[in-house]
Amino acid sequence: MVLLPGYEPAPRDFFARDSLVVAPELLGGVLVRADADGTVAIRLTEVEAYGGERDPGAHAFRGRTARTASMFGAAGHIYCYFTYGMHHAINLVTGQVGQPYGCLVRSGEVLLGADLARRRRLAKPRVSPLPDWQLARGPACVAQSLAATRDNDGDDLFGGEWSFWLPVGHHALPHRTGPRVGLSGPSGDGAEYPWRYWLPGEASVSAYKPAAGKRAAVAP
DNA sequence: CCAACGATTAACT
DNA sequence: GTTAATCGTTGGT
Repeated sequence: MVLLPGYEPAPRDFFARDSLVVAPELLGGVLVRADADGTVAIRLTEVEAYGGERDPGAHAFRGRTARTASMFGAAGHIYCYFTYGMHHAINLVTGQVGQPYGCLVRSGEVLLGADLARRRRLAKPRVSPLPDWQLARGPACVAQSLAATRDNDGDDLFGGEWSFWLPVGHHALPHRTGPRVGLSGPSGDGAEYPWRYWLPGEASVSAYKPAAGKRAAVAP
């Protein structure tokens, strides 16, 4: 069976490197979940790199906690977290064991399972039918399309419901970089680093919003 | 124990 | 451009 013609499974070693190196190479790769409900495949168009203890913007910056434990484990696993009281987001864990590196999957193009992804997105009330290019536009939308929750934290990309594919002979595609989205706080929070990577011209790439919060904090 | 807030989204003025 | 929704995690008392 040729699930994805022209693609081959990424080796685990692909992930066992610095997140800054892996992130741009993830673009164009395909994240797949095949469970009892069906198969959804998403071609990544936008990711962000997080660098653990050296990175003030990373969840793992202040060391290991129960929430972030999976980021400290082996590469090629999933770190899935819950935030804003309602949303989940998926990271692909990179680096060596003990290095809490990861790449946040921000957006992608649904290659397989658009109907299933749409049903999952429609689980939340909404009006008009969702266009394909909006199914996985934004980290929480990616997680919804894949039905990922905290139950999937620590899941392996090899040998389970999940898999990750790269184009045969893959090399990093032409891409752009810029500040990561949603990091807020005084300077020193990591927002100044251009660690967001995306494929230009892709409809699924989320619109850039300058880091929320911090309106002019004028001194009294 | 408890208060503050977040790697967001959708809806609204 | 602004804001409600909604709750687990974190860090301080």
